[in-house]
Amino acid sequence: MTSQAADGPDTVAASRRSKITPEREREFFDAVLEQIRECGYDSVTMEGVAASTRCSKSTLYRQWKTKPQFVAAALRANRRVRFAGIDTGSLAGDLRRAALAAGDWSGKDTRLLQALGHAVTADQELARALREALVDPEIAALEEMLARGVARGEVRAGHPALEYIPAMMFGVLRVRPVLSGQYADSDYLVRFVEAAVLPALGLT
Amino acid sequence: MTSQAADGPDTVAASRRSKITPEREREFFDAVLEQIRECGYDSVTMEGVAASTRCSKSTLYRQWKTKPQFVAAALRANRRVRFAGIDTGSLAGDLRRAALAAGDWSGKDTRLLQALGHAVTADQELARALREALVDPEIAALEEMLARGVARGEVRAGHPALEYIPAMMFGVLRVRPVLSGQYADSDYLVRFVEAAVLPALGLT
DNA sequence: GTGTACCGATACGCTTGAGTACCGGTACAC
DNA sequence: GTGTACCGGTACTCAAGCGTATCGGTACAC
Repeated sequence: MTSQAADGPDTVAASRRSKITPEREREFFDAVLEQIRECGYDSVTMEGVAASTRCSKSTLYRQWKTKPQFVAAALRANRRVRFAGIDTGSLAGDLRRAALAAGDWSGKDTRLLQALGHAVTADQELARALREALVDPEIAALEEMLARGVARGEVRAGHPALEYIPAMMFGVLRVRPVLSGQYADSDYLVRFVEAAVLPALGLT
Repeated sequence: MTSQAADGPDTVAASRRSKITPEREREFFDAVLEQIRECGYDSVTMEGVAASTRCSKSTLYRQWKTKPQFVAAALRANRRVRFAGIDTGSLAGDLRRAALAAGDWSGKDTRLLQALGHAVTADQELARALREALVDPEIAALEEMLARGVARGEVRAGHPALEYIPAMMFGVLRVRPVLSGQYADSDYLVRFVEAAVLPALGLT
């Protein structure tokens, strides 16, 4: 692959030519996100990221002006929909599949959200990046599932439980570690869907 | 009130006599918790707490060896069961009342949990204090409600949704700000109980 | 080959905050 | 009254981390 491939916005500024390949950039992003998960946002240091990727602090500061901007870029680059493309034909099936998929990412995503939890209230850009990367796409995907279920007539439009489903799914995901000390795995989430989410929607 | 009233454990060490009254101590604790809610654990400074309570850093360090120990003491002193003593005679009634009560504390408690979210993984004592203050008592109270409901025959023992109720309640509480930008108030929580929790339990 | 300019390394300035030391003032004990 | 010792204030040491500056090495362009 050529060296000038795929410079999107949010990555290296297109105007100045950098020798940082997209792969190298991803190493930086992966490193900083991993350190955030492990030590928390405040405890992550640019020096630590530089050391763990065997680059120099200068290199990082050449690409991103400040630490929050760097982290925000890493978050945005990490954006991806964990349960995109799920469409089993039934709402119950979709929700089960979503639970399954969510379980795979649960630990990493939850730790990241937890670690950024408060940093986000101080920096607007960070907050936006976090929502774009880890929250909004999932919510949108979930709501699409629900909308399809309504369209198919599985749940009547305006069912009171509908508006709470995303909060339930996300909520259980996030508080499991607080309550029981372990992250929500796929098995736990699928059982949750069957024991609570589907009954709440009247889908047995 | 006499000046030597009520020195529990977890407050000023009983062995050395301090002129800090319990009321004064509570001022310190309230101040540090409030600053944590506003700025996050890492950004809270002993100097800031001292300034806001018009005492000196020395005074704080005389009573508590380090910042985490100080915060842990504040948390433990703040322990109280938000929905203790609820017993309406029916599980549905209890859950509605719990939702009502939880809504009153939602903002403060959620911000505190959020702000301490990651500090807790670094300091065991802090983690224990947080659980003792904000998590365990609530869970216990909820489980007691559920147990009473089972004993009364409103829900059959072993109902699959039972084990998820605490996670649902706490989860929705905590993620509301992330999803919608506002804290879960009593109204939101009561409607959640009626739209999702009770149906999940088969209580209409 | 020659030059440009980017990379990595190191060293530095600067700020912030934890925790300590010291010093007068004063409240309470007796 | 006298003394003890605790409070509040200030000044300090020390460590850490952000962000900057500088400098050789080197890859790539031409």
